[in-house]
Parts: sequence; structure tokens; C-alpha cells
Amino acid sequence: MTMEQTEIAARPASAGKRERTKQQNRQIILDAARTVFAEHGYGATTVRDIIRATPLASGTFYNYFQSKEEVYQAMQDETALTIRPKLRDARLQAATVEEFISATFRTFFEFVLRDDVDVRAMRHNADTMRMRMDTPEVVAGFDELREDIEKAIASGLFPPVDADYLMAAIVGVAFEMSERMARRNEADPKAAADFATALFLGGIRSLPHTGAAA
Amino acid sequence: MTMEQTEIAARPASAGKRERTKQQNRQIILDAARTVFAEHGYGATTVRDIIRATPLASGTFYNYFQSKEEVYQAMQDETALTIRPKLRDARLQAATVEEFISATFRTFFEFVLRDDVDVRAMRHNADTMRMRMDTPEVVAGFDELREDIEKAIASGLFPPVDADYLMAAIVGVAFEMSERMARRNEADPKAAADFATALFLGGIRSLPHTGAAA
Amino acid sequence: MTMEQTEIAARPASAGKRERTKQQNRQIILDAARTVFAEHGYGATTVRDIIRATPLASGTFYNYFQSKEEVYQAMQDETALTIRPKLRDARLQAATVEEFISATFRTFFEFVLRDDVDVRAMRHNADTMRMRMDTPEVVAGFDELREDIEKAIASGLFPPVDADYLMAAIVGVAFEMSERMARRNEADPKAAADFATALFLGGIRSLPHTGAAA
Amino acid sequence: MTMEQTEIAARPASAGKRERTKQQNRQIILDAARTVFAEHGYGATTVRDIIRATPLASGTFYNYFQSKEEVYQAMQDETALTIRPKLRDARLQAATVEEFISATFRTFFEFVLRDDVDVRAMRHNADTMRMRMDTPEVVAGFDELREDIEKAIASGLFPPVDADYLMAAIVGVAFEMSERMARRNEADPKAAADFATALFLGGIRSLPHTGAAA
DNA sequence: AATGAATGAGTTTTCATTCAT
DNA sequence: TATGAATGAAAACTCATTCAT
Repeated sequence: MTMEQTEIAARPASAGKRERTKQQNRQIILDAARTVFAEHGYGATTVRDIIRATPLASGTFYNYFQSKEEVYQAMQDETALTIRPKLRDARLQAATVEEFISATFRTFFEFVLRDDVDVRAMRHNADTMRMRMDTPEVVAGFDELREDIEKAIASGLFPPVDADYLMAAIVGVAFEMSERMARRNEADPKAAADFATALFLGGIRSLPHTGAAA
Repeated sequence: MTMEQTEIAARPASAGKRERTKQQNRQIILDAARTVFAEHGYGATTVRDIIRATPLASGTFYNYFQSKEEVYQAMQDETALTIRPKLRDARLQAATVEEFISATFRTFFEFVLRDDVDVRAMRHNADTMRMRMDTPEVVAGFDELREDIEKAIASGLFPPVDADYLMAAIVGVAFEMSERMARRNEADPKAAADFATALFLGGIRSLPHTGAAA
Repeated sequence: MTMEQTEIAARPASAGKRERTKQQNRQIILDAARTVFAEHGYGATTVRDIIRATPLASGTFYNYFQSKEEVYQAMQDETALTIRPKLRDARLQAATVEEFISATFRTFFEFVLRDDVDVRAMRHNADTMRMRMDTPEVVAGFDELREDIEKAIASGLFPPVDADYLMAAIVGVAFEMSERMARRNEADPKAAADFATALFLGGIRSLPHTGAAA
Repeated sequence: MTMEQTEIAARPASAGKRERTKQQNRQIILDAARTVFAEHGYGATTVRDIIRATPLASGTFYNYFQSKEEVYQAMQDETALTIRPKLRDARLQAATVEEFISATFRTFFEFVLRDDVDVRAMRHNADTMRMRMDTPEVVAGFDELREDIEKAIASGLFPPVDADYLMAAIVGVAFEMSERMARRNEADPKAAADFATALFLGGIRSLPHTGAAA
């Protein structure tokens, strides 16, 4: 106890540091990394940038991650691990093509809007695609989608189409539309999902007509 | 004297040897940048990398571009300036929805396969970034597509749908599918364009059935 | 426990070893800069020169100063901050014109000889620059002198002369003579101050006669 | 004549280049150097800066000067060669101490104001003293003044004082006062010279009284 | 002679990582 | 374990000078 008092006396104004657990520090770094990577892109982000967005010291970073690369991977994995189960669950419960497609887009657009600011910000910098495409978790998410499409084909739910291209089309529409959606004043994930779903189910002629152009 | 006249006549038209070398060097740097960016991604690429991929001296780079950023933008603009007129021409001649959509994808996929160095380089680098496109020229290309969609709606060619989302969907599918296509052993731009066109015209159920899955 | 108390007590006062090293390194850089600037002149000096004159690593320089310019300014300010109080004290105690002038030159010449590293270094470099002085601290020192002259005029100590020109004359004589003095084998600040004082009090005809020319 | 026409035809809009003689180009470079050195100081000035202040090409510089150093020396020498004879003439005609001192300051202050913008501008950058002090011509000018003082002592015109210190005092007052003078709205070289002359002849108590403080 | 782009050595600057405290 | 200054390899950038035209 004497020692504790000593410590407290020796630290003028660092109250609260004792509260920080290892897990919290790791999360603090991950959150800071997410924000900074999204703002400057992977290449332009320095470890110092991440640390600066943190109450921690530079050396502390290395108690949790070996390098910039590692924290980046961890961050990507965290994102993928959050959305992948959501998407998979949505698809697994689909009994019809409509449900499969609708649930995929609905889940994705809602996730983008509610849980994660990155996907929007990521689009503004040159490293975006790299960030999106190349960590194992993200690639696994794509593979998962293709596999689910293949299963749907096998079970007769889907017609026997090119699963790889269909996956690509879904992914492309999801990312590109989410960016446009996020830029609108009143982002409406349901409307966006309805649009994408109609497109995939019936093509352009099935898309909902806009009031304005009617 | 004949030679002198020749030289005089030649100067304004072909701009002289100096001028030609200058243009060549600029192009050498742009081409090297395209290759290196495609190979390592924007963030991981250094100006030194670009110079190393060139027979030129380091200082020469700075006679043409201020920074990595600037050469990257120039490279994107060059790409956009090449493909935009092709795409616009293709769309302008469209008399039906089918032609509009089909010509867009066909032109894009063929360009990716034939003319674009970086996409070719990407084929050999599974985890390469797709060049992010938001320089003025590229954005103008997107705007052009949306405007053409709006015109098509106004003329009754297209139903009155959300032009912004439709543009995003086309762009997303074009980029994402072109990447998948480029990775295949026998890339077939016609087949890819047919797939995308069928999707946009009639939805999933209109997509061509694959023999394998049939 | 005694040791712990000792540490606690020592921390705020002596600022800890880290803090001490930091101050030392800053001083090491400043001292090296002073020597190198004096030897090569401001323009010919590179940051590398300064670092080389130091046991520190190149990056360490940038932990303390942004540029050559900044370390130069800091160095000048340091000098000005050292000599300004000495000069002001000397003038404040002056009850006569003689004391005012005499004390000013005496203090300046003695400082140059004893305390100022760069002037000492200059002695070994005939064509060294005299550090140009126009950082805020230095200018403030000049202003202080002019103000003290104005006060002396107001109190009747000095005749009502042009204080700005008189200040300039004193400064010019002080700097130029100090340089000549420093180059002599046996620099004698008292003799130099007597010379300048006699000049300012009675003009050329009051200057001490040299034995040689008599 | 045919060739001349050919040349004219080949040069779209370079009229007047034929007029430039070697001597003119040399002078163009010297004048540009004077301006640029005065503005940025010796160290911060690049050969490119000088060329940019010129209608000439970079390669042309090296037809006239070997290096930055050489053009700098030439410029300094030009200045010193202009003012040194003026000063020497003024002193040689002096029959009294008054005339010697008065003519020196009068000539210097008028030169600074009329013929040369450098001396003022030079004071604003760190390399000033170096620029002023160390070219052979400038040093020779100082030596000349000291020699003239020694001759004046030998002839009985001056009392037997320390010629080196007196020279330094004159130089210091001349440069420092010229800077203050140049900053005034209505620079008056006669008044400045009268001030300095009175100081050197009779000390502070002989200085002209200002109306304001009377 | 004049031109001005190319050169590359040298300088400035950054920043991931280490390590003494 | 936390801290944050030190490190130095590597990247960015400059610029005096050369040389083909």
C-alpha cells in the first residue's frame, strides 16, 4: 500500500491509466488505426499517425502489434469477422432467390451505415481497393459468397450461372452503391437494397421507378 | 541548303528531337509508374521504385512530376482520357437499352484486356490493388455515364429509374468483373459483357446458363 | 524506502534523467551549430555538418529543431539572452555619460572574449562571417539600448541627440572592433573599451595615443 | 544573307537576342546576381535563382562564370571597384581631419542611397557579414582605409591613434548607420554624415542636437 | 555561343523500431 | 508494462554542372 501511494504521488496527472487493461489498449489502437487508415489510406498512414490518435506512447504500440502491417490485418479481420457472420446468416436463411439477394444487400448497406465508417471513407483514397481486397479475411468473405452461390445453384435455388462473375457483380454493386448511398443526405439502406435487389432479380426494367422522372 | 530548309520545315511540325525526347521520357515514366503501381500498390510504391523501373536518373523524374501523387494522377487521367471517348461513342450509337448496356460493358472489358497495362500486370499479382479512380478525369467519366443515363430516361429509352444508383451499379460491376475476368486463363471479354448485359437487362434469371452447372 | 522517497523528491526538482539528457542533447546541438556556423558561415553549413559535429544520430536533430534556420535562430537567441541582462545592468548603474559608454563597451568586449564560443572560433577563421543578428531577441537588445539612450536624454544625462543613430554607431563600433580585437594576439578588452569610450566621449582627438606612432 | 533569313525564320519570337553581346550577357548575369544575392543571401541563392532572374538559359551562365562562387566574387569586386576609388579620392583631397572624416561618411552614405541597393538588402540576411567582409576587393578597401589613416598619422594630420581600431570604428559606424538611414522615410545622407562626422570629431557632446529632444 | 533537359552526388527529411528509464 | 527519445536506414528532393542539339 505504501508503494501504491508512492506511485500515485509520483504521477502528477495520469489518472485513469491504471484502469486501462491490455484488452482496452489493444482496442484503443485498433480503433485509432481504423480511423487513420480510413482517412489517409494504408500507404500514407504511419505508425506515428496511429499513435498520435491514441493516448498511448509509441513504444506501447509494439506491445500489441509487431508492425503497421499487423495492426492493419487485425483491423481488417475485425471488420470482416463482424460482417461475415451477419451476411452468411442472412443468406443461409434464404429460401428464395429474392431472399438471398435482398438479405445480402440489406445487411451490407445497413452495416455500412450503422456499424462502420470505414467503407465510406476508404473509397476516397488510392489504397482503397487494396485495403478492401487483399487481407485473408476479406478474400475469405468473397469466397464464402461464391460458395453460397454455388450451393444455391446446386440446390436449384439459383439457375446454373457463372458463380464467380455473379459474386463479383454483387460485390461491385454493393461497394459502389454503398458509396453513393453514404453521400446522400438521407441515406436509406432499405431503398438502396430494394434497388439492387430489383436489378439482380429482374434487370433494369424491374427497377423501381423514381417519382421525379415519372 | 536543302537540309536547312528541311530542318526549318520539320521543326514546328514534329517539334524537334529535343521535344520528342521530352515526350518520350514523360511516357517512359508514366509507363513505369503504371507497372510499378500495379505490382506493389500505390502505398507501397516509392518514387525510387518508379525511377528504378526506368533508364532515367532520379533527378529526371522531378523534371516531369512533383511527386508520386502527381504521376499517379497523370496516369489515371491518361487512362480515363483513353477510354472515355470510346465509351461515350459506344453509348451514343445505342438505339435500345440492350445496345446501351451491351456496348458499355463490351467496350470496357475489351479495353481492360487489350490496352491497359496495369490491368494486365494485375493478372500476375493476385493481391494487387485496383487503381482507385477519383481524379477529375475519372470522375468526369462517371458523371458522363450518369448524364447519358439521364438522357436515355428523358428520351424514353430507359425507364425512369435512379440514374445515380444505376450508374454506380454499372461501374461496380464493370470494375469488379473486369478484375475477375483478367485473372482467368482465357479471358473472354465478350462472354463477360454478355453476362453483365443479361444481368442488367433481365436479372439473375436471364443470365446465360453455364454448361458446367447445367 | 528511503531510496524511493529520494527518487520521488528528486523527480520534480531535477526533472529526472530523461529530462536532463534531453536538455543536454539540445545544448550539444546548439554548441555544435555555433562552432560549425562560425567555421563555415551560415550559408555553407549543412544540417549534416552540424550532426557530424555531434555524437548524435541524424534523426535526433529533428527531435529538437525543424531546420538549419531554426537552430540558427535558437543559437542567436541564446547569445542575446546571455548578454542582454549584462549590458542592461551595466547601463542602469551609470551615473554619467562616461560610465554609460564605458560600461557598455567593456561588458561587450569582455563577453565576446570570455563567453562566446563563436567569436573565439572566428579567431581561427579569418574570413568567417559575423553572425548576423536579427532574431527577435537580438533586435530587442538593440531596442533596449536605444530606449536606455532615450531615457538618458530625458534625464539630462545625455545631450538631446539622435538616439537611433547613436545606438547604431555604438552597435557598429562594438561589433566591428570586437572582431578586430579577437584577431589580435593579445586581445585586451579593457584597451578596446577605453578606445571606443574615448572616441564616443571626445572624438578622435581624445583617443589614447599609441606609443608606436608617438 | 540567305542564312540570316533562315535563322530569323527559324526563331519565332526571339527578337533582340542578336543584339545581346557577350559583355551585355555578362552584365545581365551580374545584375541578376546582385539582386538575388541581396534578397536571399549567398548560401540560399542557387545558380538557378540567378538564371531565373535572367532571360538566359542555364547553360549560358557557364559561358561567363565557372560557378556561383565566381559570379559572387565578380559582383563583390564590381561593387568595391566602384566605391573604393570614390572613397580614396575623397580622402586624398582632405587637408584636415574634418575633411577626411566628413568626406568618407558623405561619400559612403550617398553611394548607398544612390548607386547601390545591396548594402541595405544585404543586412537582412544571415550571410550579410560574410558577403561584406571576405572578398579580396572588400578586404582591400578596408586595408586602404587603414593605410590612409596611417599616412594621415604620419603626416601629422591625425593624432597617433590605433589605426586598426579607428578603421574598424569608421567601418562599423558606416555600415550600421547606413542601414538605419535606409530604413527612414526620408533618408538624408548629409544629415547622417554630419552626425557621424561630429561623433568622430568631438564625441557625443559634439553631436548635433535634435529639435525634438531640445 | 545559346539552349535547357539529363545527370547523380549530396542533402534533407521521415519513420519504423529499439531500448534505457 | 508504459514511456518517449534515439537511432539510422531509406526515402524524398535539390541543384551545380554537363552536353547533345
